[in-house]
Amino acid sequence: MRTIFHVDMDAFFVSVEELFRPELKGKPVVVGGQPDQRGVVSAASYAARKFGVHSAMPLRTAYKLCPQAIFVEGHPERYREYSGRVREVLGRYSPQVEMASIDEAYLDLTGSERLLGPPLKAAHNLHEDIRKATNLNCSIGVATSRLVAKICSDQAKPNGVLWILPGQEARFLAPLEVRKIPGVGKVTEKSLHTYNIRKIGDLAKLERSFLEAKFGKWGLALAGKALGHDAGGWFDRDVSDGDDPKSISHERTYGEDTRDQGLIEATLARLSEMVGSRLREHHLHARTVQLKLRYSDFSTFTRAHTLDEPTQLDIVLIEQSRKLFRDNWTGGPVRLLGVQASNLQKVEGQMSLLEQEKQERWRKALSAVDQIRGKFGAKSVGLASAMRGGFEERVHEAMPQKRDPKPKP
DNA sequence: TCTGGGGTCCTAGGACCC
DNA sequence: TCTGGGGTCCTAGGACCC
Repeated sequence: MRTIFHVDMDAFFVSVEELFRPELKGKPVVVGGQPDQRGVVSAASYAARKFGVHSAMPLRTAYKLCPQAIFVEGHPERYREYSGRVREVLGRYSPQVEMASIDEAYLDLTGSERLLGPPLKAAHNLHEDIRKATNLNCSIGVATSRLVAKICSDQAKPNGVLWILPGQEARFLAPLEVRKIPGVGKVTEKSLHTYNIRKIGDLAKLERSFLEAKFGKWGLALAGKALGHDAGGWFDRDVSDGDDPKSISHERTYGEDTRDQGLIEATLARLSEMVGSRLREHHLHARTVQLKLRYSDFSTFTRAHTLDEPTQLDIVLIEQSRKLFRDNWTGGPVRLLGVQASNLQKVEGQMSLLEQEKQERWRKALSAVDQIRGKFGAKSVGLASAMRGGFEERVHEAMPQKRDPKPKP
């Protein structure tokens, strides 16, 4: 029998903001940006939630519901730092800690009673230690599966601890809405409702064969989940230290849609560089490069290409994403661009000679671009990045000054 | 309600190979 | 030259999570 903890920070982003600006405490606060920006709510304080504001809601909508709310951009570095402090405390309780996101984690405390005491005692101590280390509140769920521990911490919010005794899982889950099951979103909920399945208990009563017939593999997983089992998918794994990522991506939504190809290709170059830099950070090479394109009507397309040789070079990512763009762009106004690297492999040993040479050529090209940027000033950034396209040809066109004997003042 | 950015997992079809 | 079945890889899209 396993003992799993799920630790979930309460209103994490908002609470960190309050640490730095105590005057925000108790007020309606929305993290995510200004209300006139394109974007959605990342986090809302409990005071803001009373007005119906919740995460993933467009900022403009949040403003309509609660114009007096204080809108803040947020500080990702601070969130990462506090997440790290929490991680450190968790490590004192178990060697098996898995950060599921920046503000939640699973711990496996199976067999640690002699060391840490009974589960509820350990949970309260952990809760207190996190508060001491961060001045932040969290909620903790304790159960025999990840799934139940997760639902538990949600039920315990805010600032609570909840332990479901072994054997009581199904009884605890039965009265809850099916939507409480992680993985059941709007679409699955709606389709369950058409069969009049509303509570997790309704789900638990059904024949597995019925669910399999209606929902396939997912139906079988649901049948298990209704009883509190980590049946299938992401939950059905041991609690382990973070594996290597399966994909790395960056995307950007423009403040205003654009058809300016120079701007678009400059954006692709920047996104590709960000992806490349994270690949190198993780010592990973990618074989597949994917472009994501969203038009003003929100229609969204992805186009991928798999390389013969895995890469972590910016130039390769840039060339591939640009080719995918040129081959597929309708010419319509673009709202969002994204570059994703997947099919990732751990780098073994040194870069090949060929790759080192390519990297070096690229470094030189970039420093040339930086010089041009210097000459043309800040406004040339887009132009310079766009030139990374057919770089060599266009550098000639763009560099008549090189023949100018007198340097600019 | 005019809809971010970073991820994971699953499905389904086609190419290709044996 | 009227044709099966399975395995694997690749691509595109979608549901979902924080």
